[in-house]
This record gives sequence, C-alpha cells and structure tokens, in this order.
Amino acid sequence: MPELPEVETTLRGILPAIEGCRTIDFISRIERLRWPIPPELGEAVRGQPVLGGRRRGKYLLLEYPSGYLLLHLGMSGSLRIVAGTEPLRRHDHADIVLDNHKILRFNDPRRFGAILWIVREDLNNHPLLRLLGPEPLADEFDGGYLYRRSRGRSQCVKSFIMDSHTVVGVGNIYAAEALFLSGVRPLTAAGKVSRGRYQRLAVAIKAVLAGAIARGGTTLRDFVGGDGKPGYFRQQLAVYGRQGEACRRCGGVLRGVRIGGRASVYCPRCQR
DNA sequence: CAACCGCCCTGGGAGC
DNA sequence: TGCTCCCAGGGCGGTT
Repeated sequence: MPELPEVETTLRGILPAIEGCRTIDFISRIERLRWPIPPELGEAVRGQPVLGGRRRGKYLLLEYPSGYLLLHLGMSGSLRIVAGTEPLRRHDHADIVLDNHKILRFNDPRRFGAILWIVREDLNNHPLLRLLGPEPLADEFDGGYLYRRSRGRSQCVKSFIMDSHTVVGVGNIYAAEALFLSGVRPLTAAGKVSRGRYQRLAVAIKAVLAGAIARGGTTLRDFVGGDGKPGYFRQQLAVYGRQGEACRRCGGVLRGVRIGGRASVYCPRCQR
C-alpha cells in the first residue's frame, strides 16, 4: 500500500506533468470512493490552471485558484500520467484531463482512497487536515516531542506512532521496522517509554522514511510481474511479515502479535 | 478526553 | 480445478 514515501514519490513524479497546465475536464466513473466524490468538483476545476501540488501526510493537494483538489491513495490507489488516448484499465475511477494532451489518472481497486474538494478558505481548518500531527521529516518531530506527547498515555507505543495525530505517515510496515531499529517493544505503553528511547525511535522513523524516499519510494517495494502489483522486498525487512523466522540481529524467533487490529512482529530479545 | 473497535473494499492466497 | 473463507490495510466515526 502507498506509505508516505510512495505518496511523496508519486507527487514528485506527477508534478512536472501537471504544474502550470490548464484542466480541461474532470471525469469520474464512480460515485464514491471512501466518501462521495463531490459533484461540484468538476465545475470547480474545469478551465482552471494547476498552480502547484504538495503533500500533507499521505494526502496530496493539487492547488487551484479557488481551492484544493485533495487526493488520498488509501491502500491500493495510484496516480499515473497517461496519454490522452490511453485505454482505460480496470479500477481507473477518475481522470483529470489536462491541456497538454495528458491525463492524471486515478486507479484504486479497493476504493479506500479519496477525492475531495476544499475551498481555499477552508484549507487550514478542514476536518481531515486540521488535527494532523507534524511531518515525520520535519525538525519539530523529534524524540523530545514524542516524549512530551506520550506522558500519561496507556496506549501502546506502536499505536501511538501510527496515530496521525501524533505524527503523520507512519504506516504499519515502517512502524514495525522503526521500532525494531530503535530496540523498542511495540506493546509497551507509550507513557512508559523513556526520553532516550524516543530519541532513538524518532531517528529510526526519519531514517526508514527518508531512505525510502531517497530510493524513489521503492526501498521496500519490488514490482513483480507485468501487472504493476507491488510486493515488498522481504529481504530488506527486519521484522514485518517475518513472524516465526529468525531475527537478523540475534537469531531468536520473531514474535507475531495483533496490535490495534494490525499484524505486528517484533524480536522479544532485541526489543525491550 | 483517551482508548478501542467496527467498518469500508477487492484481490490473493489458503484450505477443502 | 473451483469454490469459499479469510486476511491485508488507513483512518473515520461511533461507543465505552
């Protein structure tokens, strides 16, 4: 699924093709993804230039004169720049038709993604964006921040760092890997983790995300087969998906548990 | 308020 | 081989 590095890579990939272009049309072939696609969206963007694009957490925001087209890739979404003549594939739900004879095409088999319209004045208090935590790669996100925010909380540390109110963009895979790298046990209550451990954890989160972005969002991914289906480089993962296998550091057996309904794996010896 | 859980959805894999 | 079942996941929204 697209994690923050994939979203960032997607943005960098599409931006040169869309920035400054005029939007000829917005075409939706589906009424709703996670939420209904606003009927007024087509009218809002038609004939308007794309002024820019940015990322906030896993949300992509395409800037128009009167507002922002918000895109979320959910679990299975992708955006591609295609020629205007490109035939439709299964699950191609929406097109942003540009005046350079190209189309920004949204595909999402599981429909957990989102396409919304935010009028310019609402950007800063939009319900989806207002309460988001800091960007993990920003300077304000550090061990001290995690330490202060976690005091008195009984929620386990893995759920805490995956909560977008704490910090955005830390999905299940990167959370598991960062906890392993920093030697923090995922089930420990967030409020009981020391400042020093949070310092190491924050560094680890930045490292796994920045490393993935530097490699084009594909550190953990490998495109297998001709269908573009992503798989993760299992040999690069320390713990995710490896329950029952040997810890690469100590050789002990990795333990699998469910945390907040998500599969989680850790090394009982290396993570305390 | 914090914490938790159900739900949305489809493809793929396991099991029979 | 084909069917059924279950699982994966982010994050909202409702409940405790």
